[in-house]
Amino acid sequence: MLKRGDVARQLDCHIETVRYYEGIGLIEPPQRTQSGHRIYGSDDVARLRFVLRLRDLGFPLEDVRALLATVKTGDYACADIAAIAEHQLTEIRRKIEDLRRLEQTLTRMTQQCHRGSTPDCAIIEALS
Amino acid sequence: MLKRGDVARQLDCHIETVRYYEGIGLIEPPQRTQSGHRIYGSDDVARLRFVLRLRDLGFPLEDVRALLATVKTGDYACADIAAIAEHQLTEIRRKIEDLRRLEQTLTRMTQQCHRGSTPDCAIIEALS
DNA sequence: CTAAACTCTGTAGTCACTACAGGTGCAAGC
DNA sequence: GCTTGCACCTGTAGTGACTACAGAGTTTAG
Repeated sequence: MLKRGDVARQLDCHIETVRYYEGIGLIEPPQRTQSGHRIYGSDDVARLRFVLRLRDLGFPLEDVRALLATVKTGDYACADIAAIAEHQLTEIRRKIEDLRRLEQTLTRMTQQCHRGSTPDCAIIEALS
Repeated sequence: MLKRGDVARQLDCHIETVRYYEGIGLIEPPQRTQSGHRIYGSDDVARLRFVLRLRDLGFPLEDVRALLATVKTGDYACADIAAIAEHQLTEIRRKIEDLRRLEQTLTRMTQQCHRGSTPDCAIIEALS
């Protein structure tokens, strides 16, 4: 049986994140010792790992919550899950595109800079 | 002379953003009419445009604040500005890399999904 | 003149945490 | 048994960059 710090170490997440996810109902309140310390079983750890993986894939926690609810009922179609994942994929691709455009703009700007020691700067020019 | 809404329309930003930037000291408090309505001159608009451009390039507002302060003194080297811009460029490239990895992972996962109508889902498998 | 559109202020909410204060519990070394 | 120091408890406030709202006053078009 693990305490909060143990779980956080095992799953490599911040200890406060565990409490936070309990607070917003993403994971179930675990059992407690008589003195009130939380103790986590392997089911608790598995569910938290599931949440953290989705988080690391960039899913908003609301989507994670919805996915958890869907999976819990057992009454879902594989195609529904795929649709959610593909929506997330679209989002990620959009963000990559946005960032690539920024990269190009900034690259162009810094290339025009002669890096002198005077305040005569092509970057500032471009922004003004 | 423009009012807050005019400025927001002209620069295509949210009207509340203008007040917010004044509140956190990114732009100077503009003049006011007798009744207290803000009126913006072309200098005010130019400065706000400068801020918005940097924001749109992904710079944190604290960096924008620092850049504004530096430029204002006039006592800066072009090379310093280039260094800040290149740091931002590094950040953007790092984010692109992160997102690309996510994209690959998610793509792999969705490709393994046969999109059936049963709850037997490769995506959920992969996450559990 | 009136009604709609605009502006003013301050404050609360967003997301996903993170940090802190002030207290209790626990485990190990002496 | 005692003490030291860490881990844990709670609730709350802060982060960044806004956004939304309430309730008041102002300006402008018809």
